[in-house]
Amino acid sequence: MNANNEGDGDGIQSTKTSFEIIHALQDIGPARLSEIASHLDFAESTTHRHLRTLQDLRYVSREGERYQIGLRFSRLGRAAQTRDPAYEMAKPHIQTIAEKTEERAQFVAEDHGLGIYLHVETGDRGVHVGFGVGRQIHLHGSSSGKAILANYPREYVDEIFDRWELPALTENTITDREELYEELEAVRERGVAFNREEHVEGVNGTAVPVKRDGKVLGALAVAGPSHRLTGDWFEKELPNMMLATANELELNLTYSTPGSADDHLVE
Amino acid sequence: MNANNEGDGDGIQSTKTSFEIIHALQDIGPARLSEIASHLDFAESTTHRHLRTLQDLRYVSREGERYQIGLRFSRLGRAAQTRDPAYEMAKPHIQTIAEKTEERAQFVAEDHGLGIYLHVETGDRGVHVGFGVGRQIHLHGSSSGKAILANYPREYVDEIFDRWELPALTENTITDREELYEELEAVRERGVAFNREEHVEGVNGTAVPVKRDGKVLGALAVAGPSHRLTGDWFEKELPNMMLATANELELNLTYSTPGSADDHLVE
DNA sequence: GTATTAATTCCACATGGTGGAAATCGGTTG
DNA sequence: CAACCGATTTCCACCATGTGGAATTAATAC
Repeated sequence: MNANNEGDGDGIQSTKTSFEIIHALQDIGPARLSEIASHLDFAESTTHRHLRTLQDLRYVSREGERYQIGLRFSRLGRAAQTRDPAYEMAKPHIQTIAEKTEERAQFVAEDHGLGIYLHVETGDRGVHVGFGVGRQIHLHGSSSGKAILANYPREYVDEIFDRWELPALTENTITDREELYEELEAVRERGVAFNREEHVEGVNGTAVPVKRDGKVLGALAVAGPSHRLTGDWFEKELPNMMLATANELELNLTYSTPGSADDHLVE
Repeated sequence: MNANNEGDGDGIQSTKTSFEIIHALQDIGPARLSEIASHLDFAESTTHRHLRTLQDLRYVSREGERYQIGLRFSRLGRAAQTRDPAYEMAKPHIQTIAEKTEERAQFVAEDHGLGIYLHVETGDRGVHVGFGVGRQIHLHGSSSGKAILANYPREYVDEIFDRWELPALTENTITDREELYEELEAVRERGVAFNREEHVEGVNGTAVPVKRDGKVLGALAVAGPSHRLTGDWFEKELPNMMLATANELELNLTYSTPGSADDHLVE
């Protein structure tokens, strides 16, 4: 909830540098020291020291003379995906939706003003867009995002819009604040959000929020080719099915014990 | 392949500190500044600065006054799990095995001398031990680990044993080097590894290596209650089924295009 | 209102991160 | 076998910047 206008000047420099290197590895894949250093325009000695540190931590490993992301990150990724047990409880519902609809079903949560795919189930017919688990998306251009934003206080929505702005992802993306506020108002009333090729050309979507004692946890969403997601199926039946699923999930959430055990072994 | 006896003295201190804080959050869950600081015995001001830096990076977020792991880590976790496209290709085979056997099936890869669960499919009857995706295990005490080690050069195996030692995980764990070398030799000949309650009491397992042009990528494994995994089923039929699956997977691997596209959006 | 507790900011000091230069390593070639 | 790369790794001196104690602010209870 802090406006947090990008602490660019302060913060711990070497931590940022280490993560820049990690991001470079994430982006360009296995790479040699010199590639990484020149890619980021860092001194090779500096890059080397960071890589060695990250290697000691097991967050970077090497295959011969190339550095790459360490598998240890899958542990942290998992920790993120399960930081709230509710996220895991959404998974079977996503699977059900994917089976029933034969379309791509997703569970999206918000963090730092972005949407993050926590579960993705691509039915046999489901569209294969390049958005897998862990992917981060702008909230204003997706059904899930709108379902979430619609349940946030206006001021927080504003912070998010300030921070990430409203880039046009396709020519249908709503990029006008006032228009978006109205859209969110409508979503709040209907309880359902739609996305008509606002995120990716040729892809429609619809989403419903998932709440736990009043607070939004994320959104269940379905995405598919715009030619298949049309008419009553898209506007009525699909949303109703999803509302029912969300409702069921919400019941699970309220009646489940909030505790969750986890053991520690090799860290 | 570097012996790398824990660079404890050198390395970039602040990067290590940042990750210590991240690990604390991973372990103790959402926590306040003062808890984290006292848990790690760091000054609060220092802890605060690291947390703010990590927050700027979106790797830490706050719920009210508690800090927690940021969902952004799921992206890195995903990057790790897909750093080799072969890992993903193993997934459907794991599902098949889980269905056929009705036991827990896993795909494990090695990094930094540890085994890491990359896919876990728990059949309906499958045992629920606390080892999910991302979990790190000692190689010497699991069937997957032994299947992998059996295909490594002796010197590398030694490095791993030196680094992680051979703790007794249960009273059945093989903790003697010579005995382990012999066991690995047998695994290499048979092409199959067994685990008879060496990792967890009451849990047996069997694993086969998965190779791509001669190099081990990981292992397919099945684990289940020791009373169910016995006799010919455990020692013959199950291994044969898994060998067949691994073989099929290996064929997929050799005849698939090594390239893989990935797009970049919000990072 | 005041007391209490925790989070945040400030600050002076010296730790330790930095990049250029030198040394080492691993191949390749004459 | 020696000379020569290209790349990685280590060294080193400078000073940027990370550090923890103390002061300040914020939040909440009394």
